[in-house]
Amino acid sequence: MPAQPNQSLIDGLRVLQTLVSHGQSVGSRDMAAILGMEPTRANRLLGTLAAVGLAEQGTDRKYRPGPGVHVLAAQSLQGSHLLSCALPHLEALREENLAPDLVVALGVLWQRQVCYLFHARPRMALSQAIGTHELEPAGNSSIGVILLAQTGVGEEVALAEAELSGISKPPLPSLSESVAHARREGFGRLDFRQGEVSLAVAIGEPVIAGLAVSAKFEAAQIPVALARLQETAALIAREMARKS
Amino acid sequence: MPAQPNQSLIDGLRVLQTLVSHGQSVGSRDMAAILGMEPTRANRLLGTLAAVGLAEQGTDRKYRPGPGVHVLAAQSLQGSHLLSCALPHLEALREENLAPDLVVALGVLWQRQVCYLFHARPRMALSQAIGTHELEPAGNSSIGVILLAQTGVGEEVALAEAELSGISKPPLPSLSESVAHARREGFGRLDFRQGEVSLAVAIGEPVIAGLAVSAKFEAAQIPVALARLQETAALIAREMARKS
DNA sequence: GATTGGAAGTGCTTTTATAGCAATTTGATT
DNA sequence: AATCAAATTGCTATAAAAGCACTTCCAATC
Repeated sequence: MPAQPNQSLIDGLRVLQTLVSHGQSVGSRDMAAILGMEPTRANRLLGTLAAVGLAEQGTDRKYRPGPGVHVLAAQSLQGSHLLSCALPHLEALREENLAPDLVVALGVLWQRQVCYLFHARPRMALSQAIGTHELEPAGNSSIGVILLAQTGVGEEVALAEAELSGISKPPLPSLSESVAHARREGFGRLDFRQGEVSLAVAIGEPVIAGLAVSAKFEAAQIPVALARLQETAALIAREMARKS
Repeated sequence: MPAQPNQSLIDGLRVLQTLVSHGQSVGSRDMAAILGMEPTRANRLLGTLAAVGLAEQGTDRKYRPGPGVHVLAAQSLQGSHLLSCALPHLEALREENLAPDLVVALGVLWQRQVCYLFHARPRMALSQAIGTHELEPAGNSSIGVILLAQTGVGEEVALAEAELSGISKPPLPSLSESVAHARREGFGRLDFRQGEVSLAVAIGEPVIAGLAVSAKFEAAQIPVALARLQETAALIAREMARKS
């Protein structure tokens, strides 16, 4: 933490990240409530984002991402390198016969939610798998589990679990159990109701993202899939390191 | 412009956008010089970005994008929708036989530079075309030309032209001529030395991005390519509108 | 190893931008 | 037209930010 952090910038970035992740437009009072912020403050920060093009208002006066977000997307994609390093490997992973109806995903953790850069269902064209999947609570995603396991302190996991309890979803083991398992084993695993198993590994040291495959694996195929995941994660991490 | 814009947020965003677009790490004094900012200020804003994970320092103490940029990339990709709406259409465009050795590109304009979300050279895999192309001065790109034509006031064009004169590149017509032509005709066109022609149209109203194809076109094929570009831009714009 | 120089970072204090309260404006609903 | 709630603004006190001077750090040079 620097000697004099700039609080306006910190709070403004919180507003921006919430706005672009929200999935629907949001009023300034709602934004204030979401962030636990005094309403005038939220309104002023949103207005500032609008002034620079990162937000805009609809006829209902609610705020949504503005034209500057396309620029920010292009810039941060380039600054990040993650998607460009990972994509060829994700493609290769999909082309293997790890399991029928394989899902492949690449995601990052933000406030106990998984934000997917890539999420490809079976037979989905690559061009439809990029930046199209909605946010997921960390506890509903093996990527969330492995990322919480590697980055989350106890409070963060408890918070994620509390958030999960208000959401109607298929029953999963308790999040803290999943996280503990991931800490022991070094990978995330979630078993869904219809026999689907989702496996995730971390990318990078320190961890920057999670890579997952999901399918109805034969039991004997799970270690194979896991090994392949780990290999792919290592390739991506190496390529990322080379770009730095 | 709101009654009370937050100047710290505005300046912090400038620093962030410059950092993630820069392509190499940058010291705090250099950042100050680039942005015409007092050095302590730049240092403090960079330190703040580092505190929230959007920047990090290497052993040389220079700043580069930090792990939070992967999150920001994922979030802004989702908030933007542009790449996800455009990708299937870009893929379709590449699969047509508009010309041999066709380049297809999608870019946005930032400070008289084109930042590419997508830039595919001939025979390049889709997975290698996303977020991989470096920034280009607007005057070297037909996307830049059309975007300046539709958004740039006179000063902006003059600035872009001045910036271009310091860069060694193949000779092109003067930028203001290209921009004037684009304003008249409604599309951007640049003719390069080896007979390559680059054509670009704007996406959206108001314009949000530019779409270009580039090749050694037969003269008779140019209107065909242009019509196809315009169609594709309209499809993308319609899909973007549907998502709002 | 010691010295030098430049960059990053900090402490301090003044400055001013920001925050929050209260009032106004806006737009939808009845 | 009246009502209500959300967005926005004006005003002013204050706390955060800015900038100057100094300190720390690190790489290069001797």
